[in-house]
Amino acid sequence: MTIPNAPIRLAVIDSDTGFVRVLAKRVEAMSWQFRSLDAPVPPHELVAMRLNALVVDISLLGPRAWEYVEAIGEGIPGLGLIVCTGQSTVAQRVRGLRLGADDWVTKPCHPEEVIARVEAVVRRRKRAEARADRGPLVVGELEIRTDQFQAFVGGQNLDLTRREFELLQLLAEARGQVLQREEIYQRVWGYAMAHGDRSVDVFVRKLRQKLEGASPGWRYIHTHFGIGYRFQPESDPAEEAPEPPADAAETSQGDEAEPPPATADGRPPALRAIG
Amino acid sequence: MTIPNAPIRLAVIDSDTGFVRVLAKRVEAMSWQFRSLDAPVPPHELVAMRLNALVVDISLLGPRAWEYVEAIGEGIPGLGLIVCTGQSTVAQRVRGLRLGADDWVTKPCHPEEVIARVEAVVRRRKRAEARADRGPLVVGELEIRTDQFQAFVGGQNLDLTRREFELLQLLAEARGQVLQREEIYQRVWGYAMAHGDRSVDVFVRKLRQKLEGASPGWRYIHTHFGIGYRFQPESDPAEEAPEPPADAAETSQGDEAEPPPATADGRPPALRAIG
DNA sequence: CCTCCTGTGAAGAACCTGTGAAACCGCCTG
DNA sequence: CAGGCGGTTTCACAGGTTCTTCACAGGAGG
Repeated sequence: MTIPNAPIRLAVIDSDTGFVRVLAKRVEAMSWQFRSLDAPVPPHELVAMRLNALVVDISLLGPRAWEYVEAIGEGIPGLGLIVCTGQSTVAQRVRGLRLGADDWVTKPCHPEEVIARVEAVVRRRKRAEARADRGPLVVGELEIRTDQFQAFVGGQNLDLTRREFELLQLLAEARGQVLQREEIYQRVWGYAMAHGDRSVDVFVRKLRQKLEGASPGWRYIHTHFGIGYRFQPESDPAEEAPEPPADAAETSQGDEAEPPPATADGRPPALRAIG
Repeated sequence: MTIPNAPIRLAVIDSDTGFVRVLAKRVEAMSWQFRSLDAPVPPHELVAMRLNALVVDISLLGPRAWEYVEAIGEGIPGLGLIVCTGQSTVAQRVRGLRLGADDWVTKPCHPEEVIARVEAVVRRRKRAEARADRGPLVVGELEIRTDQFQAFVGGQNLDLTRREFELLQLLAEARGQVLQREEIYQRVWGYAMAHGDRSVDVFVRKLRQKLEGASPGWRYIHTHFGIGYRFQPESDPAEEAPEPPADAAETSQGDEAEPPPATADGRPPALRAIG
């Protein structure tokens, strides 16, 4: 039950270069997207940056600070605003928070805490838009749609069951890497595979059947004797050499992909399994 | 999924009676609903209170404080959690925020600031839920009016109860996407679904019943075995082919919305994460 | 040629969803 | 305070689907 976290897009408006630098370093280590801005960037430009959060030292904003905070709060509801500034009175903090700031941190402060607060601010929002927006995965003639828990070929539904879909998704996301049975089982079923369990094989067969039925002339799942399986779409020249694979659409990985064998367990990107 | 301008429901867990009293007074003056609790109220009871936010002094929670914070963060995503406690280290604050706290205030603190922070937390959360609210949604023969908390067919009220309406709205807004039971439950009921809970199914049946009654010949909610449900109006040719769906009103998505194939979908940027 | 591993098909077990109805609950009324 | 009400939850069962397990056949490796 882990939530793969997409990178947060964060910007900072602060003249304290030391602070900004440290923050930037930590933040980039977490592979967030980071940007340091000079003074009051007008709201409409902030919108264009598609930020998740903005950390700002309002002492730089001069007299129009409140106006700015309010503009952001009302105009960019998707942006979390964390004010990080020196000494302030309770009244100022209350005002800032009422006007739209999501948090207010007093300097000096530890960058790690600022980051944690940014995360907290962004968290709930994220959860709300956590919809399965990830673009569909297109490989060969196949289109895997996570938002539908289904795969299609030329618009035709493959009617995969839940397990079948999860297996296909796992294999496809491994992008040509060989996956061991144990690992496959562990990640799709969620627990360790019992010795001698043939479930994975059985499901591979079912998948192959449905894939063959909808996309004849292509082979997607390859067996690696004694190891496990590898997913890689290959159009079979013998069958029919139809579509000049001119697609190469977004996620297409056409024929050859990686240097074949690959060490069994260079683990691919994390995956989920619904339990 | 919450009533627009409903008063905030706040609870406090703190042994500092003076602080609690002052807070209570201020809060009630704003006509929020307030409640003071004794020590670690188990999460499931908090759920029953339908709170918007909880202020807690974790020094009262003893050694299981972190566990408690985490349980609330994961189990009751609709509840804003503000930790308000005495001296603490950066590490503690970071940990608390990472585990799910939405804010962390250090005592001594001014009640007014605590209130402002509660507001900020609740605001952020409501905003996340309240997206694309307004604007009636017209799909198939159905018209969903968020401003009325009701759905209509040809002007005839479906008489949906609150839960029924929320469920329908959630499904309809997902626009053809398959939603998992757990996610549906989480977003309509506001907290994690217990294993084996059939509430979602029961409400789907009620909805189907009312929809069928008012708009026979159409099917709106589709079941995805082992996953959940998908909303997509489909007129059943066999039944009756009545009104030429001349509607096409603002948000209409007619029959097929974005059947399988389709080139991805022009969705906003957004990052993803799964439930 | 022998052994271990994978592909198949089928049957029964396990799991899901649709339903109808009863148990609950908070609230209003008599 | 009992009783009625509308709405929400919980139950239990029927009917389908999907998953697991098995036994056997065909290959791959050595």
